Amino acid sequence: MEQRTYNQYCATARTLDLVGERWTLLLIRELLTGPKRFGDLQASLRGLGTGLLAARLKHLEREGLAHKITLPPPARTPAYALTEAGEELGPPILELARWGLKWAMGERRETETFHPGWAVLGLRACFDDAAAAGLRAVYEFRIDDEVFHARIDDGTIEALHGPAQHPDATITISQEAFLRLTGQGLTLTEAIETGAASTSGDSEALHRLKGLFRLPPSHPRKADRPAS
Amino acid sequence: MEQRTYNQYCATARTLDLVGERWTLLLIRELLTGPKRFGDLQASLRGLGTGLLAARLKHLEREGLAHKITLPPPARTPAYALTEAGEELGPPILELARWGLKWAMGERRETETFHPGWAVLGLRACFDDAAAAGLRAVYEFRIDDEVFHARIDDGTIEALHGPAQHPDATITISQEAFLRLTGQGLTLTEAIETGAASTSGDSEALHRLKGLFRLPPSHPRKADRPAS
DNA sequence: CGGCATCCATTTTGATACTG
DNA sequence: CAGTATCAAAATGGATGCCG
Repeated sequence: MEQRTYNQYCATARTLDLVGERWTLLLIRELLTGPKRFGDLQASLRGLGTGLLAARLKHLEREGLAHKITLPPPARTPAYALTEAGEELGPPILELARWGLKWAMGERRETETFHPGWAVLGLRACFDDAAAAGLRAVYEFRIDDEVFHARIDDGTIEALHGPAQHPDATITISQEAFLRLTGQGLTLTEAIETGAASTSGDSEALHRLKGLFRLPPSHPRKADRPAS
Repeated sequence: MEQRTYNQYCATARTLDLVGERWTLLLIRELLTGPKRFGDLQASLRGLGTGLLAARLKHLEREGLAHKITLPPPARTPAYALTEAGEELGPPILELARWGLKWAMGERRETETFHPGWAVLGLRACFDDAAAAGLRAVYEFRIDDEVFHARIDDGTIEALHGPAQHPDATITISQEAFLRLTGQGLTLTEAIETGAASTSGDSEALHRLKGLFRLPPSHPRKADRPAS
């Protein structure tokens, strides 16, 4: 069963041969915030059946982009994690996300699903290295029933699923409000003032947090605007 | 005919809804080096039939990523060009190309096609902004029967199909050798020494040219290496 | 040449039922 | 849960044929 290829000696085409099939980049997006189990992956990717998910995971394993692991005790359950090559698809994916933030976001549609992890990735996409120069802090985000943490270290950011070991500050916020932080121009300050978010921990770290992310100016395409 | 969507309120997914279908990103890659005619696009994309090409182009038009233009006299023939939104897919595509250069290139396979324009994009992917600080120069590349030009201006690069207006220097090189400049670690100096390339024009500009591009260290995935 | 329409063989996908 | 097996629906590719 030969797999389909563009048959082009071109770096972009070769990359798309590996990760350009439907669902593949979104699967990697899920794994960018940390290892995930089969069931969690499927729950995040509505419309992707178990058969195709299994096939995609097998493909990623075969190509050395992900591997199957066993979660540490007491879980001991199987999960999937990215390899180094897989992790390095982060920059291209974030670049696609930046484009989307600028040209394709707008309002959430009725039929669209949403998971806090996506907005966490949105934070990474909006992260302003320059503004984080000299800062070293760990933040924990509690969004409805999911927990993430972001480790900022002098211009770099790492954002993963799960609690932080020693957070400098903790932000508790509703999923609803959190998606507006990246999707629309809502600021953390405003979210706190309206009671949608609450914070605790080092107030200096919290103050710095507010300036770390810069949304690209949203610029809907002609096709997105309602016909006149 | 409802178009398929991931139905996720996520910048990456929204982007892939627009450009994630088969051929679409490669089509945009072709247009990144300048407007192209229907026939030229099809010639570059072996395996893409006229029907699907027409459908993809229509989709890009509808979504405001490309538009149909009429080439200036004396050509007067129709062609397709990117809109601003389409142009801005350059960074994500170059990021995918950088990943591919590092993790997926290796030797050219027998069945793979190749076009100089792809390697020109490879140059953009390898461009080192810092090394180009303070440089302002226009280079013309003549690769077999195709001509490109690159305009460098203080850390920025623009690489387009077609001759330059007032090139500071001209590089004539075989397609064969040119693809090794980005695909393998061949340096321009070596290419000249072996007679695969010749240059003319401002020698200072030519000297600066040699330091402008940095290949990522090639790092084949486990799956790429032959089984032991 | 540019571009759409049609027909058809193959793949890919989506959805669901089923097994350890 | 994790993952296979199965089947129907959709997307692709390739070959033409047509029309300005």
